[in-house]
Parts: sequence; structure tokens; C-alpha cells
Amino acid sequence: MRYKNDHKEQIRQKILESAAARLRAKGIAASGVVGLMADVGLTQGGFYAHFKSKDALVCESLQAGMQHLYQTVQNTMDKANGKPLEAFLDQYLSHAHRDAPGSGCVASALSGELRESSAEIRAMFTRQVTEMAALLSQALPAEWTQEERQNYAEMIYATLVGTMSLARAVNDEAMSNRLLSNARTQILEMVKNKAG
Amino acid sequence: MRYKNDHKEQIRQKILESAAARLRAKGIAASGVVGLMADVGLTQGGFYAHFKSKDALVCESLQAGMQHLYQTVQNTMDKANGKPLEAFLDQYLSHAHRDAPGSGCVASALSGELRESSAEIRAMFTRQVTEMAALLSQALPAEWTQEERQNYAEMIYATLVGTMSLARAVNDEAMSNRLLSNARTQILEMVKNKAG
DNA sequence: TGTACATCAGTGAACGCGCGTTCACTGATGTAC
DNA sequence: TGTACATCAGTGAACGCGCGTTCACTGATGTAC
Repeated sequence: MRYKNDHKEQIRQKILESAAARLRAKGIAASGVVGLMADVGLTQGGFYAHFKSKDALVCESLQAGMQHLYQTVQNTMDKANGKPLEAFLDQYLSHAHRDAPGSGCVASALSGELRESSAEIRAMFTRQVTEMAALLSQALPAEWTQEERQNYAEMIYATLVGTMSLARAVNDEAMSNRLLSNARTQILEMVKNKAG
Repeated sequence: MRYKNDHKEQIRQKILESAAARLRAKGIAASGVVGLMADVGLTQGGFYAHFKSKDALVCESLQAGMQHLYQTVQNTMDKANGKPLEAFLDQYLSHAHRDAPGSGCVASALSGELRESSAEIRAMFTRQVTEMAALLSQALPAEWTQEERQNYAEMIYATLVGTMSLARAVNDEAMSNRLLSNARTQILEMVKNKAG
């Protein structure tokens, strides 16, 4: 079969998108090339016409996944008149985010596995953490110094990652819900107390 | 060869201990039965004389690992005259803990993988989170209500787990150190502001 | 005291399976003549 | 208009490897006679 000019590029994009979901949902090691290709209706042999290796796909795919998340977060904060932090927290700590790791934050889903990954992937992840903290710092009070905003943003992000990791791993839905809603309350209180 | 009466039990304990380290350090999926047995100088065939399955070892081993951590934490807090929270944070957020996941907190090391584990393992993990939060709540101001202490303890624990996960996964030592020291500062400030 | 046997922790080969990766091949289409 | 050929995305069998688990066997020791 002969294909249209942009066919191959479109397939590549489809692989990237569905891999971003599977990798976050099931883990990197648990996502084999056979399964990743089956997700877009292809067989494993064709994979290497699109990517140099599984590692290369993981790197590019998680990067694309987080780019998508930055957009979502930025939109949410832009639309939340005067309450960007509340909007950010509502989204990040939502049951929807907890129940759909495949479309959520890479750090909440994979930080443990990334620790044992290649230098290239860890460098990519480090950039993602920096970027996410920068986004979050925009939602903190403008009257704080930039350093204060950065320190709090990083700390709040770490709190969100830990909260989401526990809320997902734990086998007790009441506890999971409690973790999410308490984190929201305490973070807002912390920011308010610091400001006041 | 014929062995002493308690020989088999001692070997079993050695497997449990070294498995607790390897599982947390390398991850569950990345720790094969061959490697786990080689750690105590044995071959894979003997494994099933001691444990029903790899899953059974994981469950028992991570439980033992956390029991050990509870002891350490309790001792640290008991010795820290009047400043149990500071002592707890110093220990949990230490470079030593970051650099030795094998002897540290199960949640920081494995929460991502545990999310996809069996119901039995997740139930065990849920109990660990509850226990750790209970320990931590002892380090919070006695004048708070029990509910306040529990809520803060869970939230602080989630913060610690997220901070440690990021500090380990990130490829930039300065950022990693910054995450650890900022978390300590902000948590103490948060508790002080709430109390005052 | 010396020999035959029972014990049982541990061995290592084998099972079927899935992994990441390679490669000779397929076959539908566009192009050349 | 009809035939021969080039293109190339995708196929699927095969590679060596490690996985969790099973099992017939080993061999050093304690016990029985």
C-alpha cells in the first residue's frame, strides 16, 4: 500500500499520544513495544521505522504529555479570575486526575521509575519539574519575592506529587479522598497564613 | 549437608532483609528471584522452600522494612527533647535517606509501582501509610485536636513522600538539595503559623 | 565401632512466556514508458 | 490505455535474554542397628 505524504508523520504522532497515556497509566517497564503499537492498530516490527528505541519514545512521549498538561494548567489559571491557585489545586487534586493517571502529571505517575531511568530521561524530567514549578509560582501572591514564590511553588508541587501518589496507591477510597481534600485545604491555609 | 534447627529460619530472615533493601532500591519488577537469592549467596531454586511466591515475599519484606523504619523514627523522636517534629524532618529529609532508598521509606521508593500491585500488597501499604501518619501526628503540638493532628500528619507525610520522590528522580543535585531543605523550612513554618 | 539409611536445604536445568530489537519480505499505490 | 517497475509503511518470524516457577536430584549430616 502507498500512503499520503503526511501519513507516516500522523502515525508517529498517534504512537506518541497513545504511548504517553499507556506509559503513565501502566508504568514504563510494564508497557511493551507490542502493546504500544497494538494501541494504534499496528505490529511491533514497524516501531523502529518511527523511533530509534523504546527509550527514545519514552523520552519524547513523556515530554509531549507534559507539554499538553502545561497548556491545560495555563488555561485553567487564565480562566480563574483572581483565584489561580484554587483553580490549579482543584484540577490537580481532582478525583478525575487521580482516576486517570494516563492523562495526568508525569511526576505523580512515574517519579519512582524515573529515578532508575537513563540520564537523558532524568534530564527531561528535571526540566519538567522546573517548568511545572514556574507555572505554579504564577499562582502565588504577586507581593511575595520571586524567591519566596519559587520556594513555595516547588514545595507545593512536591506536596501535590506526594498526595497524588499516595491517593492512588492506597487501597481505601475514603482515605484517598481525605488526602486530596486535606491537601487542598492545608495548602491554601499555608499560603494565606504566610501572606497575612 | 544437614543444618542446625534454626538454620532455615535464619536464612528466611536474611532473604527478607536483603529483599527489603533491593526491592526499595531497584523497584519490584526490576528485582528478580535470581538476584534476590544471589544477594544471600543462594540460587533461585531454593526460593520456593521459603516463600509461596515472589508476591508473598514482596508483601512480607516491605512490611518488615517499614516496621524497622517505625522503630528508627520512634527512637529519633523519643530522643529529641521537645523537638520531635524537627528530629523527624531532619531524618526523613536527610541526604542519607535520599541516597539510600534501600533502607528508607517504602512510600517514597515504591508508591508508583504499588499503585499497580495486587490488592494484598496495596492493603499492606495502606496500613503502612496510616501507621506512619499516626507516628508523625505524635510530633505535632499537643494542644491541637486529634483531628487537626491527623489531617496535618497525613498532609506532611504526603509532602515528605513527594519531596523525596522528586529529590531522588531529579538529575540536578542543587535542585534536589533545595527541595529537601525548603520542605523542612516550610513545614516547620506552616506548623508554627497554624499554632500561633 | 562400623555400616546402611533417612533427612532435607539447596542446586541447576527446564517450562512457557514476554521483552527489545532486527530483518527479509509483502503488497497497494504512483510513476515511467 | 496498458504494462512493468519503484516505492516504502507495515508485517511477522526470529534473535538472545531474563522472568517466575517447577522438579528430579545432590550430598553432608544425624540416626538406627
